[in-house]
Amino acid sequence: MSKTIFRIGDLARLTGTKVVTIRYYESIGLMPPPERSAANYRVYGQAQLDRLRFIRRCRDLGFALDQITELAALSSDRQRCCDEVDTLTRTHLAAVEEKIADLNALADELRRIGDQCHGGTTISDCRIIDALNHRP
Amino acid sequence: MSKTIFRIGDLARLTGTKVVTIRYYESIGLMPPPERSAANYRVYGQAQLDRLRFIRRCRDLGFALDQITELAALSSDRQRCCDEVDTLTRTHLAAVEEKIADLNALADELRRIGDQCHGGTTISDCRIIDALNHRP
DNA sequence: GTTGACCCTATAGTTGCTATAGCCCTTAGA
DNA sequence: TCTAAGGGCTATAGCAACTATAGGGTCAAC
Repeated sequence: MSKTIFRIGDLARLTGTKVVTIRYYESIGLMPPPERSAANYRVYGQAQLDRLRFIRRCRDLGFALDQITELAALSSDRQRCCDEVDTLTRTHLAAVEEKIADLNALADELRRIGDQCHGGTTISDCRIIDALNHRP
Repeated sequence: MSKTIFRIGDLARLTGTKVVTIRYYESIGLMPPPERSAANYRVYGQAQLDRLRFIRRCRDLGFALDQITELAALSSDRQRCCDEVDTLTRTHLAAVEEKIADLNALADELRRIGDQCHGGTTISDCRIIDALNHRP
């Protein structure tokens, strides 16, 4: 049985990642350096495709690259306790929830500011600029 | 009546901005280059303090620096129609709302993933890693 | 035999700062 | 009068997480 092999463009298409980004992941050690063809092209197998998918999934979930490095290390150490993964996920969730709260406050204020616009037509009586000039 | 004058450290304290950041704003043209003292120290007046406050307020509201440049230009052109400011604010609000929606979806998924953890104790049966390895 | 799609490396740019090095100026205390 | 602290100055490099560009090599089809 022959191994499926991919070139970098295949990986890019299959994962929705740009070619340059895959090379970037390699340069920072997030993707392992693949074997090379006679023409010095990168040659990947299924394992690397899986790894890239894992990375992209974590990125979609908002994990930072160094967190992903950690998650990947944890996930390949099958003896390791699940708690560490759990902690990482919870910490990240808390950060996301905080960001949502911040953005909600911000959106409220922008809506408030926007509602005041109907006062004037030129900047000299623009209430938005007023609002931007003074703390709430 | 004598003009109030500030040094860069005063502006920093009064606005909660780091000194280097103020110099950075000057370097990118967001703050105008101030006058200098005999010792080549930057010397600011009330107008520049106001300008910096405006910038920081906009930053707090999540506007990007180039949007702030635009807002500042609009706000100093008092003949200009308020509509442009209104549009900028609305566009920004829409972007913020979209980001909130994205983050909410993300938080939901992280919570879902986290809830699955109670299955195993080592990585080999960790459901979080499973969840990270497969699309929802 | 040449076109076009792909691949390679290396370097610089993006945003919004922050950090560092190495120096100068001012002021208060011993 | 000396000196040390606490400002200030410039210039350069670094951070995340890519993206863009230059300048070239490879390969299959027409």
